[in-house]
Amino acid sequence: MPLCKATFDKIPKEKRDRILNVAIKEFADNGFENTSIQQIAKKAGISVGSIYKYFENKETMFSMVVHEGMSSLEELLMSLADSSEDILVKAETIIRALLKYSRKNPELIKLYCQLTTSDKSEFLNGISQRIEAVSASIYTVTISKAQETGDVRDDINPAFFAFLLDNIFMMLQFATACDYYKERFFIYTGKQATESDDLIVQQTLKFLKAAFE
Amino acid sequence: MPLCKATFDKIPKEKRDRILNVAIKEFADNGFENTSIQQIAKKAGISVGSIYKYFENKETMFSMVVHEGMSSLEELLMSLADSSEDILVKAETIIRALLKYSRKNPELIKLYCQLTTSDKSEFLNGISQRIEAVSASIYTVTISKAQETGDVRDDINPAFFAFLLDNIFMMLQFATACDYYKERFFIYTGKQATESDDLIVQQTLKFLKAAFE
Amino acid sequence: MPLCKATFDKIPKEKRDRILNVAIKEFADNGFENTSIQQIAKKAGISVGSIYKYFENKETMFSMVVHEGMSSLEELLMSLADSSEDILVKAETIIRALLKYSRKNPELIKLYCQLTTSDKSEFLNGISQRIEAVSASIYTVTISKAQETGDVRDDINPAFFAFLLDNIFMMLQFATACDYYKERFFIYTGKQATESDDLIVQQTLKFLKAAFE
Amino acid sequence: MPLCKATFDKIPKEKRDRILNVAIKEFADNGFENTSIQQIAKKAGISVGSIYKYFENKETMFSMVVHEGMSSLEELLMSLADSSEDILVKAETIIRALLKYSRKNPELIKLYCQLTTSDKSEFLNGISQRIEAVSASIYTVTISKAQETGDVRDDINPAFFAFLLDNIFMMLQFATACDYYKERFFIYTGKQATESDDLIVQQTLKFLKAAFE
DNA sequence: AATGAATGAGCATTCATTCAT
DNA sequence: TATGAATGAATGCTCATTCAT
Repeated sequence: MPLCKATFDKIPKEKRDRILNVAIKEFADNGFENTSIQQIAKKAGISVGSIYKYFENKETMFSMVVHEGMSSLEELLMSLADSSEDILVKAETIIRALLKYSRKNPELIKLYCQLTTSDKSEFLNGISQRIEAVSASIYTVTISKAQETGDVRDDINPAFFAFLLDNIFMMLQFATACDYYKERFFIYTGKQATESDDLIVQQTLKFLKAAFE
Repeated sequence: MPLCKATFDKIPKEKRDRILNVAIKEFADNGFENTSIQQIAKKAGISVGSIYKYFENKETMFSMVVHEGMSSLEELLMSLADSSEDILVKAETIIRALLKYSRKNPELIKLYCQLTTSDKSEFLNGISQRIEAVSASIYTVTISKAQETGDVRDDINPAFFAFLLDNIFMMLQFATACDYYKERFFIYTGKQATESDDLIVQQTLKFLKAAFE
Repeated sequence: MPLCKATFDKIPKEKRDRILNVAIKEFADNGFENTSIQQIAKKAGISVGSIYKYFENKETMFSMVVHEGMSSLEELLMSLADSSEDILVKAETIIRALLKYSRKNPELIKLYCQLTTSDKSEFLNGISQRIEAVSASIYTVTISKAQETGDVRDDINPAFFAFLLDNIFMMLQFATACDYYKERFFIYTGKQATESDDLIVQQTLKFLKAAFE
Repeated sequence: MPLCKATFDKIPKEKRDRILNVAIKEFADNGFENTSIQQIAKKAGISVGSIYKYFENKETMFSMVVHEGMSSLEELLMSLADSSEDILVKAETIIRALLKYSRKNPELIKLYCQLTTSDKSEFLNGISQRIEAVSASIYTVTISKAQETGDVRDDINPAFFAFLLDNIFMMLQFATACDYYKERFFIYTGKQATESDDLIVQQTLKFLKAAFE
């Protein structure tokens, strides 16, 4: 069960990207229900019929779009996983990378956020399950290793700490890209913090450093 | 601009609660778009016409419902704010209370979660701002005070730490009530943790204790 | 599984009939697929939404319409069944009645004809099965009785002769109401016959008289 | 106005037949409206574009298909017309031939049946007129001749009797090939009759013999 | 000549909202 | 005040037809 029809893989990359980007933006901004196929078609400069030549239906188009968006996020995480530095250095690298990514691709983060309230069937065919599994594994393994080398204390549950860690990372991303979370961030910290990645990184690391060591 | 018409305040409390509870459940389970006024009317045993006698439109009804739900959460937070104990004891109290609340009122937590992707800005900048403001204030003040008494170290930004703290609290609640977050929690920690409040409390406190002291 | 919702039974008879008549005409003239709900709504002077308040969907609306039409035909047949006259007198009565009915309600006959090529599920929920069963029973019983009284010869299969008889009746009705069959009738007999019920009755009876006696 | 473009006459017979057979089957099984050009193209292993190179549009394609199907039926009738035997012997020959044909080519009979409810008048007044004219002429002439030789009684209208005769023939064919008429036949006579050509022939002849002589 | 991607009008159906009773 | 029938714009999706390659 592919997420798009063969036709979609054959069209010029430029057009393909245009369609996906329009769809990402629409779904991210309005959610699944408030996004209309006709709007996507119009904004992408193609016909409604074409969309149905490319995708089985609205739902699989959404899946495809989510898949694309999440793949990019997944890649980023994978690329960060390998570095074998100190856990806090690694944390800083990750935070900076995630924030940079959020600022650059707010639509993808919004889309991710939309996912959290979507009740599309079967956890979106496992797409979102996978990205969560990837981060879960990366963070848990990193913490476990750090426990072995003595960099992280022994009396904690690596999986649970990984979970808390990811929650913080996720929230920071939402806080820079999604309206509700942005507003909320602002209420807590005022304008300055919300715009200064340095402040965010510095304070978050302080929080984590203590928690881990 | 009131969230319900005068008529709604006049009807018997029993009926009022019935309507609000049905609406909360529907909006929480299906989201704003997938909830229909006719369904709410039918399940609440009243007519569609009545709903429009009570509320201006679907959007303000949603606002009202969110307002009601959030008020209950707000009250809980306020009640926890006063206790003047040690900050970590307080944290434990709060976590236990929030988890208990989530388990008991998953609908309200789901509703809260729905809010985060809703773009009904009229009240986004109203109701939800207030609840965030309340927790922001409580946590920030608590941390500031603890800094004064020396219970929390001096080199941190109270507002930002309050933000991180609340993120963790919010996520724990989502993780016990909302499908996506539940699944995600499970991926990280497996079945055992998701069902044991004690484990959650204990590990989370370890995380916080180190971070604060 | 009723063919219309309760709402439809509550509206004024005048309106009810108007809607059904428009629907009968549309379905009869254009067939199921070429009839659009929006057209029916417009021609009946009601809104599309109302149609869906009255009927579950297009298919059940069609069933209802067929049911209504066939009931009227069924009643006619039942009313003709009782008379205990000579079989040929009875045949004449029936032919005259059916022709009169066809001339007066060509839409219903057209609708019946549409049925014969419709592949709507389960033989249209048995609706059409019933009308066929009614005529089958009436004709077969009549022939059997006539065999007992010696009015019809003994060496024939009553059910099969009833079948041939009904075929002829049905064709005569189609030939007066449905375009294709009208044209065909004309090709065979020219203008005169197609318009003269007397000629049709007289010649058909000659045909039957010989066949039966 | 030819029913297909010149191109269609130039392609290899094998391909031509494949296309026509697929189209006949699709139109016969699903009716005009429920048959899609894309389906025909796919099942025939050609492109949609080709179909439009061969036929002006869906309607003329249908016409062509009907024409092909009816021609085959027409040929059969013509071949039966010449034999100069006794009228009842001829009738038996015809019935047996028509039944055999129906059992062998149910698609063509279904298609013929579809024609009766189609309102594509352009060709209704063309193709189908011709086949009806052919049988009308054959049957009428046969009866007239039989009247001259004294084989059929004098006091009947040959054209009208030919019409009744053809109705019976047509119905027998429909009763062996088309769902609605099959079901109806079964209701009248039960399983045995519907499957036994001998019984059908024998009883029908009894019916006709008396009517004619 | 053959292809099949592209088009867009058209259809069944839903649902927030109104209003006569 | 309460009702629920009526409305009609909007949506997802289909499919005959066209046309660039």
